[in-house]
Amino acid sequence: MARTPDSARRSERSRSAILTATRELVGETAYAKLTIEAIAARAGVGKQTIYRWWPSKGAVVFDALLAQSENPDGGGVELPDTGDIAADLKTVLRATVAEFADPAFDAPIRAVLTEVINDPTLAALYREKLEQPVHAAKVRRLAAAQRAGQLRADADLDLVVDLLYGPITQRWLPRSGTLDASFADALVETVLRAFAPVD
Amino acid sequence: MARTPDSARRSERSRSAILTATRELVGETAYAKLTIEAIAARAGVGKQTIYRWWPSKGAVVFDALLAQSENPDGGGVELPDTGDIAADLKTVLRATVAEFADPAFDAPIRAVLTEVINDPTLAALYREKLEQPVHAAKVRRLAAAQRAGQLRADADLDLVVDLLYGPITQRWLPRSGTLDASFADALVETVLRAFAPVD
Amino acid sequence: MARTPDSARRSERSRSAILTATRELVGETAYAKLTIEAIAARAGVGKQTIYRWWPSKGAVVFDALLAQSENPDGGGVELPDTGDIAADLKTVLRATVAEFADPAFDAPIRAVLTEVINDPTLAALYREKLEQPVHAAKVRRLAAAQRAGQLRADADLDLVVDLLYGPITQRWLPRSGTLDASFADALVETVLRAFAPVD
Amino acid sequence: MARTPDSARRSERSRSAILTATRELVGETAYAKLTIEAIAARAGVGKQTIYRWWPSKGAVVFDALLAQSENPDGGGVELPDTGDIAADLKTVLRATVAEFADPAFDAPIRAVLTEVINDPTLAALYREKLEQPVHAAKVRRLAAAQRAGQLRADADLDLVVDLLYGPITQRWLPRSGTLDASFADALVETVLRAFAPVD
DNA sequence: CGGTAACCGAGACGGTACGTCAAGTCTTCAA
DNA sequence: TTGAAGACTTGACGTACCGTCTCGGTTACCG
Repeated sequence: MARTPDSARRSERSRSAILTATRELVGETAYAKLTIEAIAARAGVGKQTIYRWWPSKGAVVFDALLAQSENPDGGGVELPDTGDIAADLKTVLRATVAEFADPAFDAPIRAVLTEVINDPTLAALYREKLEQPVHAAKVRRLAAAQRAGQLRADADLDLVVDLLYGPITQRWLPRSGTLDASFADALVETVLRAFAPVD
Repeated sequence: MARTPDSARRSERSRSAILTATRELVGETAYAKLTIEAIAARAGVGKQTIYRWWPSKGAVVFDALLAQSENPDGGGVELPDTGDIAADLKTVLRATVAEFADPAFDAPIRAVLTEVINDPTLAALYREKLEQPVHAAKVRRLAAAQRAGQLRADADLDLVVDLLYGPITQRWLPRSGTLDASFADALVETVLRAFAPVD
Repeated sequence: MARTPDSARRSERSRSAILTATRELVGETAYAKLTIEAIAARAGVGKQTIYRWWPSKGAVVFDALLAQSENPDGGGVELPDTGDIAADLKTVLRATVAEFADPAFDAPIRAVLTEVINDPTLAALYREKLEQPVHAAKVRRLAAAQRAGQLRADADLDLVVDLLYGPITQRWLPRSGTLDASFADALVETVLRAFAPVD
Repeated sequence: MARTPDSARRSERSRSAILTATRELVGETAYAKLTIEAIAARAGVGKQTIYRWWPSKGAVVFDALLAQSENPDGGGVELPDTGDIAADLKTVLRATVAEFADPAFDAPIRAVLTEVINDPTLAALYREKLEQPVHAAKVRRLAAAQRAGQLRADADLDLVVDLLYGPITQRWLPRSGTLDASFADALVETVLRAFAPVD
C-alpha cells in the first residue's frame, strides 16, 4: 500500500524507526514502563520528532500495531471459504485462540487496549482501522454461508460475529478460563446451532 | 462481611478515607491523571500510609471498586428466579447493559480493567474477588433452569455465561455497536435457542 | 570576571536565579530548614536543574557565597598598605570582627562551614576558592612589612596569619567571649610583639 | 560523678544504650546520614524514648560526646605541671594536635560542631560543659607560670589560650595546612615569646 | 499489696523533602 | 532548514525520616 505521507517534509526513515522501536519495546518491557524517551532513544530520534507527528504515547503504540497488522500487499483481510462454514470458522477461531496465547501478539494488543479503554478518540480509531476491517471480513464469510443456506436467513450477522469472538475476549482479558482449540470448536458448534437454518 | 484487618495497628479511618477518595477521583478525572499523591491529599493521609498497605495504584483502585461492590449484608450475589429463565436473564442482562451505560459504573470498571490487562497478579485477584462470585451466581441460576428442563442437560454452563456476557464486553470495551435492551433480549433469545432442550 | 560556562547549553538565567534565591533563603531561614525544593521554588526553576549542575545542597550554598564574595572587577583582594603594619592590621581585623557580628555575613559563613566541616571535597574547594586568596593577600602584606623591617626576618608568615585570625574563629564559632575592636587591637599588638624584629 | 537522673523512672539502660549507639553511629556513617530512627534501632529503643529526654538530634550527639569525654573519677581536667611552662604546653598541644588527626576524636567533634554552629542554645551548652572546663584548666596552668615569673604579669591569660588553640582550630576545621608536632612547638614558642616577662 | 500511672519497645500516622524519572516545550548546532 | 541532542519547567514517583500518637506490656510508687 502506498503510504500517503502526512507531509512531504516528513522523514520516512524517522517514522519507521519510531514504529519499529515501539514494537520492540512493547515486546520487551512491561507496558507501564514504555516511555516516549525510551522510544526516541531506541529509534535514534529526538523526542520532538515524536511529539511533532503523534499526539500521545497511545497513538504511537496504536500506529505501531497498525503498521504491523496491515496487509502488506494492500489487499483487505479475507476469511477462508471452503464451502464448509463450520470447518472454516473452526480454522479461524483456533488461529485466533492461538494468537492470544502467543506473547508476540498478546503484548501489543494489551498495550493498545490499555489506551483504547480510556481514550474515546483512540477507541474510534481502533474501531475504524483495526476492528471494522476484520469484522467486515467475518460478516462477508457469514453472508456467503447464509446465501448457501448454512445459516438461517434472518440471522443478525453482527451478533453472530460477537457471539463467536466475545467469549474469547471475555476469557482472554483477565486471563480466566482456558483458551484452546476445543473451546474454539465448542464456540463454533454452539453458535452455529443457534443460527441453524429452520427446516 | 467481617473485615479481617491486615494488622491490629491499622487505622480503619485512614483505610476507608483512602478508598472513598479513590472512588471519588476515579469518577472525577481521567484515569491516567489519577495519582497516588492526589488520593493521599484528598483522603487527608500521608502517601506512606497508602504505600504501606497497597503495592500499587492499581491495587488501591481495585480495592476501592471491590469495597463498593461488596454486598454489605454479607450475603452472596443471587440472580432472580421467577421460574422463567428467559425472562430472568433478560432482566439481568438489561440491567447489565444499563450499568455499562452509566458513567458511575463505567468509569471505575474501565479503571480496574486498565490495570488488570497488564498485571497478572491483579488479574488473578480480579477473577477471584469480582468475576468468580458473579459468574458462580449466574451458573447457579442456569443450573436451576437446567434442572427444570429449560436448558439441555449437556449444556456447558460456563460457556453459556460467556456467550451471554462476552458479546456485551466485546462491544462495551471499544465503545463499538449499540448496547441497549433489545441487544440484551436478542442475546438471551439466541443463546437459549442454542441450548434449548432436545425433545 | 568572564564566567566560563560549564556547558554551552547551560542557562545563565537559571544559574543566577538559583544562586540569588539561595543567598536570600540562607539569610531568611535557619540553615537546617533550607531545602533544595525551596531554592527551586524561589528561583522559579525545576529541581532537576539544580541537581543537574550541583552535586549537593552544600555545593549550591558554597557557590552562592562564592559568587557573592567574588570581586566583580576581577581583581584579587588586597590589604591596605599605609606603611604602618600595626595600624593596617588593626583596620583589617576590626573590619573582620565587625563582619562576624553582622548577620548578613555571619549566616552564610555558618551555612558554608556547616557543610565544609563534614565534606572533605567541599573543604578543598573552600580552601582553594575562599580561604587561599584571602590568606595570600594577608601574607603579601606581611611580606611587605617584613621587607620594611617591621617583622623579624625569619617569621613564618602563614603562622602569623593563623595567629591573627585563629583566635577570632575560635571565639566566633561557639559564640564564646567577646569579639570587638579592642580584642582585635590586642591580637595585633600581641602577635606583632612576638614577631618584632630582633635588634 | 554521680549521675543525677532526670527522673526516678528513667531507664538508665535505655539512656546509655542510646548514647552508646549514637557514639558508634557517629563513627560509622557520615554525620548527615545519622538519624534518630537509626539511633533508636541500634539502641533497641523506641523513638519516643529519645524524644522524651532530648529535644533534638544535636542534643543527643552532644550528650554522647559529653559522656565520653567526662572524667570518670569525677575530678576536673588538669594540665601537667613540671615547672617548665614551655615543655608542658608543648606536651599538651602535641597531644591536642594528635587527637585532631585521630578519626575517633575527629568525627564526634565535627558532629557536635555541626550542630553548635547553627544552634545558639547548643552553643551555650557547648561552652559551659565542654569548652569552659578545659579552658579554665589551661588558664590555671598559665596562672601558675605567671606566678613563677615565666609569663609577663599583665598577660591576658584568656587571650594566651586562644592564641595557642585558635590557630589549631583554624587549620583543622577546613583541613588546611599541616597539623603536626612541629606546628605545636612553633605555636608554643611564638606565643610564649609574645608574653615573655619584661626584664 | 493491689491499683495506677509513668515508662518502655514498637510502629502506624500525617507530613516534608529527598533525589529520580518522564512529560511536553523550547533552544542550539551540525548536516 | 530539518532534525538530533538535550536543557528546561513541571509534577509525580516511591523512599526516608521527622515528630506525634496510640498500643500493649512492664515496673515502681502510693494509698
